[in-house]
Amino acid sequence: MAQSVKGTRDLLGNEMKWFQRIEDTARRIFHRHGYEEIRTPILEEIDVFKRSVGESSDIVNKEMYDFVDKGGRHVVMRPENTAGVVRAMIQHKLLATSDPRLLYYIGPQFRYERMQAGRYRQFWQIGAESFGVATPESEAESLVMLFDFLNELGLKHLKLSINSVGTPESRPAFQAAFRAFFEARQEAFCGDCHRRIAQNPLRVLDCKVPGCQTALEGHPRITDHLDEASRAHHARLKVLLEALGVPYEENPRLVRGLDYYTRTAFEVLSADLGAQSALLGGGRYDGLVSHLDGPPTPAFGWAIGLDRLASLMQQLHGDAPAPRPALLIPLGEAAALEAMALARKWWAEGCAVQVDTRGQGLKKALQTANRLGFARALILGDGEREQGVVAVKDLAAGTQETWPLDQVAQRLSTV
RNA sequence: GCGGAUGUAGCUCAGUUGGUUAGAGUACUGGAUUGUGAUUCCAGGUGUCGGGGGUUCGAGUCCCCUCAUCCGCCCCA
Repeated sequence: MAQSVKGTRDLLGNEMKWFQRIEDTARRIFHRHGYEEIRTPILEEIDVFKRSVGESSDIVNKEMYDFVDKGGRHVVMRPENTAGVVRAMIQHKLLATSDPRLLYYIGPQFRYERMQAGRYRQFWQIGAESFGVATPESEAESLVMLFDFLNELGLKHLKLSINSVGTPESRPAFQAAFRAFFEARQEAFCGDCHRRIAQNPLRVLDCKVPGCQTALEGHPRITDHLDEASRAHHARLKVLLEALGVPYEENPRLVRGLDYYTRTAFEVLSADLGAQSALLGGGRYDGLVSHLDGPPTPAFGWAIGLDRLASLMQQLHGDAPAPRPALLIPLGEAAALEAMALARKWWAEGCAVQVDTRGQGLKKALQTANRLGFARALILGDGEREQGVVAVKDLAAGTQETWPLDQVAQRLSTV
């Protein structure tokens, strides 16, 4: 039997309904904040990611879903969407002015990685990017929209965790201080951390080994080695978040993996997720656009995994609401034709109603209606047709009443 | 890329140191009820026991390979 490709899956039933609910909510909230949707190709030239993510990263080395196409082009199925959005902005010269650009995307992403629960080779992300504004105010705006979105989905127990990772100019001073701290107690750190201290020192800060976290007690803080502008930026963001009622906490060990990140980095944690509590992450990436040969442009953004979010919704709220208002059941050929005509009229009036086209008799039709979760069955037989009415059975209560045909549309939509 | 575990009906799961012709609940189909469902009663498909190979008189069971899923590590834009 044919099977979906490893790491990919079909979205159907209840999970698909949650995806729809989440996407609809995102679009509604984002639009009222002035964000516009952008869709970029799934395929990008490999350089887009090599130059944005960095050659040394594991993403480039082993996690990219890449191949050579029939024209000999080395292409990648995008592992994330930010680089593609930035590429598009540059290509279409949309960053040529200093005007702000607010964009969001919803789409599939690909990573060629080992399967685990909630981690797929094709997964879905929703993200928002803000280009052209370097202020803490723009970050607060983006974060407020994010929390509006999450709150609208009914997610509680959320915690915003923030830090500043400084700038390329201020980072060396911190790294020197941190290396000295590390070397003074290097025997306490794990093997991975010894590798990290050479390759990507900041990564030592979020090592998951308990011994390393203990050894990090009293470590130098990035926020103590910031340049004056970054320090003011960070302080201002905290003032804004407090004034706007966005609960946050400072996490001096929160870092980002890539060099182009600057200043603000954040994650949102959910107490409902257990140990793997990170729901999403983001931050400021003032260096990325120029990295990709665009005009120097400040940017801030975040992305959230739709698969994990849908799973969280299922866990918190159970099955997605799936209204099946009414099934129209005609009895006999003449009634079947009339039912189709009636349904067309009701559809035109905005009613949600389905027609049973199987012609298998009332008993089976009611069984089907009950199994599929319809609220009502509308029975149209010879007796009803003669009187110009329909028998309406409430499948939950078991009660039945008679509605005149010309009142059906109104009564269906009002109840 | 590294380490560990699990694959039996559509779904949730039993199955004895290898032994007759493979099970339960639920779901499904037909009938008691040809215009009244979800509750009852009866009758029944419930399956190449992931796939391939090997050992054996005999493999759901033991061995090897492979595929899929799950857990941990690495990593996480």
